[in-house]
Amino acid sequence: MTATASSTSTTSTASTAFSQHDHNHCIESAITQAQNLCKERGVRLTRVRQRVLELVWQSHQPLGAYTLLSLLAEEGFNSAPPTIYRALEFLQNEGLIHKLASVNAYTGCTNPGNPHEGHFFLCLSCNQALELDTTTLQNSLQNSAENHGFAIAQQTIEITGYCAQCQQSA
Amino acid sequence: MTATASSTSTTSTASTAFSQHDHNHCIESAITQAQNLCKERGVRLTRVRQRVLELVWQSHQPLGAYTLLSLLAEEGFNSAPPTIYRALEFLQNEGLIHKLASVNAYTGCTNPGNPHEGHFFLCLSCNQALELDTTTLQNSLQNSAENHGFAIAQQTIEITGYCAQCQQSA
DNA sequence: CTAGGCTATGTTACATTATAACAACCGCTA
DNA sequence: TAGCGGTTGTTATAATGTAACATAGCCTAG
Repeated sequence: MTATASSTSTTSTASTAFSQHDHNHCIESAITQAQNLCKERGVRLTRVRQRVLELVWQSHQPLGAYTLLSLLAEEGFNSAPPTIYRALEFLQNEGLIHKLASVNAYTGCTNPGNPHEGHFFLCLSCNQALELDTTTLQNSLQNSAENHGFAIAQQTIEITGYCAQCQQSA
Repeated sequence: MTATASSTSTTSTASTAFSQHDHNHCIESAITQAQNLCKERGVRLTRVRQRVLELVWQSHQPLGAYTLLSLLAEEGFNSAPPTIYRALEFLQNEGLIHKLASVNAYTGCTNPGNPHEGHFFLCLSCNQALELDTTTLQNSLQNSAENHGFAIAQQTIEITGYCAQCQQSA
């Protein structure tokens, strides 16, 4: 499985999203933030939902629905597809995760609470996803939309290629 | 079926991609251009391949693989999935169509021969797709990529929302 | 002009991703 | 504590996409 990388070094730094940092901190803080947001909004971050969010965050790569489902199953959760799709739908609606349509996979949102669209760089070599916060990109998109009288609802921006690390290795 | 819109008015103008124009001209010119490109490149635009390209162009909305497949079947072509997926793969490789990953559908490329990535506005109301040629967007993406040492391979940019026409109707 | 190699297509089977529909359960509040 | 709304369980199936191998068609070298 691809979701176990962080469990091999539970305290120290781990490689993720194209740079070094303590990923456990990321996970914890993502969960805390999610709990707070859900409380504020009066929606329930149930066991399954929270566990899916954790699994998504633990992985250094976006995970597919069925991968997540089998991880859940290993832990004794229900293993029928609706289980995972419902959880993913909830998390997407609350802006806690993003779906990467070009690879049918899901990844944690690095800035929930600040509703926004996901813009990603996906490395074809290590499969990691980097979520961008590109105001410039946003602006030029907005300009282009206005020129066409188009009212933007949702954005899917997924750029594949090779991250700096993988370019050096090769 | 969604692919018959243009056949109802075979000569005059038809509404498409957010504006009025003679769509039959688009189709013809797209096919001619495709034929020339394929000849230049020494690849074969076979009957199925060309027919799929025509069907994609005839539709005012991006079409799914199985929709295309059943249209082919009506015309006596083989109706097994590999038929359509092979044709779509070929057309994508030659840059003659784009896949819209966020909706699992395919649309004709408005500028083949000039290899580029598809940037789209997808209208949630009329389901039409407008392919953009946004140099600015391209540049800000490129800048952002360079800042991260990221080497871009492929881009998936699909913006959903509401086109000018549909906003007025509503 | 034909043998053989390459590309394209036919065919069967299956893998992967996602949803519909209804029943059972659970937690909160009136 | 009854009941209501939201959540989960369960079964079945839809929608999308591929693997693998057999057959057919096209082109060129000899």
